[in-house]
Amino acid sequence: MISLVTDKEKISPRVIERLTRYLRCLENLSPDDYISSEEMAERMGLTAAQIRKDLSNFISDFGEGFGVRGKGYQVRILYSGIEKILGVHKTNNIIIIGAGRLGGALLAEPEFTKESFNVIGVFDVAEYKVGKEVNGIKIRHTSEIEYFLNTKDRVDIAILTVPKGVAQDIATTLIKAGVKSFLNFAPLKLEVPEDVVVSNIDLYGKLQELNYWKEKVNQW
Amino acid sequence: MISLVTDKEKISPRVIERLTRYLRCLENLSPDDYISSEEMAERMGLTAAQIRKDLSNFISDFGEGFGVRGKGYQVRILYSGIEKILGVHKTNNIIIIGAGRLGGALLAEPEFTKESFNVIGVFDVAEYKVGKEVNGIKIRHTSEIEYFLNTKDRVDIAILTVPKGVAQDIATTLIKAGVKSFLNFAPLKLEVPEDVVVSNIDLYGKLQELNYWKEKVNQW
DNA sequence: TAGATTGTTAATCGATTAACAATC
DNA sequence: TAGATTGTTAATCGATTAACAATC
Repeated sequence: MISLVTDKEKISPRVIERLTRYLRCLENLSPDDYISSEEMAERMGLTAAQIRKDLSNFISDFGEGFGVRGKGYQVRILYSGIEKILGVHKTNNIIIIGAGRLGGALLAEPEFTKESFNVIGVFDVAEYKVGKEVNGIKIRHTSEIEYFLNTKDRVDIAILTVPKGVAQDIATTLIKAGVKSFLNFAPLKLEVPEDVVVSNIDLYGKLQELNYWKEKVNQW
Repeated sequence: MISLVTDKEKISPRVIERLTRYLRCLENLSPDDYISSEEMAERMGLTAAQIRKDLSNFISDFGEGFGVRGKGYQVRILYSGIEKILGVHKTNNIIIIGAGRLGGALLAEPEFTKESFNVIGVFDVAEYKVGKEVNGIKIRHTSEIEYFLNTKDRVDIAILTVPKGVAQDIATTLIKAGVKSFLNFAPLKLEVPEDVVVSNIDLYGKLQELNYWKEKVNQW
């Protein structure tokens, strides 16, 4: 199979973030249609040059660029190409630690039920939750995590929606059991070995940022 | 009162995002202690130069920079200074639209109960939820939003945790009623007038990004 | 073929880092 | 005073934009 990256150049996080936004832009369009970088730029509030530059970092399964000169990008090809780059064309197994808080909400999100991400386990410390089901998945006690990881399918991503105070301990346990990537909602920097990836979402922080911008709009 | 911004220079979103992280770093430290940019950088995985540069964009209430040459930054002064820059030293009123999904979870988050953000209303379309309480706040029907906005306190931020399909309509209604800023969890670009600020959180997108990085780690 | 739009190179812009004089 | 660390300027690095030759 042809590699999706043209060369050994590192792709910047900015580019990857925009790829996910390109998917959002494309998902409502007819797969057979062509869309120009100009049209996409218009819809997304970006420049056409940036979109073309971003996409030029990769090559399609068919060997060359995603676009067709004079026509634009075919929605189907671009969409599935980006899915492949992101690795979301295949199923990725997820566990959620912390069923009470955000965890439960995430499980209920239709987006999270999409084919590419498959929640295979939910854990919590609260005894009264253990045994109950959320969206068809039984909540297990946190102490079972290690056993679970050793006996079940590969876990690709662990989502941490636990209180700040226990996040580091739980992460450490999971890493010992072989988990290599985390989506962390606890507002602290997890200390992890360098072969482990952590992506942080600080909801309260986002709210604080927005609070700054709302005061500044139209001030300049 | 002395302005917190030294001049008319625009502050970049990157800087503001880091300010919220500086708060996380500081909140566990003794207010009377001093911390150097070097120490902060170490804890956060940044460079000391960047922290000093970021902070040099602003001046404290006492007229000059936040730091003391030879000593560092006093935790108390820096923390409350950043709070003031972000406008989170005062109470900001929030409404949440969409009680079922993320909305309920956010309400339950202890972080969101902090003094600076005060949830004054929760709305949903589902009749069976209307009238119930989440965290002491009565859920109202979406159709009451306009009336609510006209009769209640000023609403500083609206959090949208509604399905993609209705997000734009609801946002438009809210804007007509005077809401000027949104934290939007629906995965689409809201069309808003230029005096309205929108901050987007795409949780599924974040998961997709992480999925890319987990495959790439240690590859270079 | 003529028109349109990509892929790519070069120019610009902005953000990070390094270095150091100012000063506590 | 000597040591430490800020605040700031200049140098570097990286990301965005502009421009255009390639080509469908």
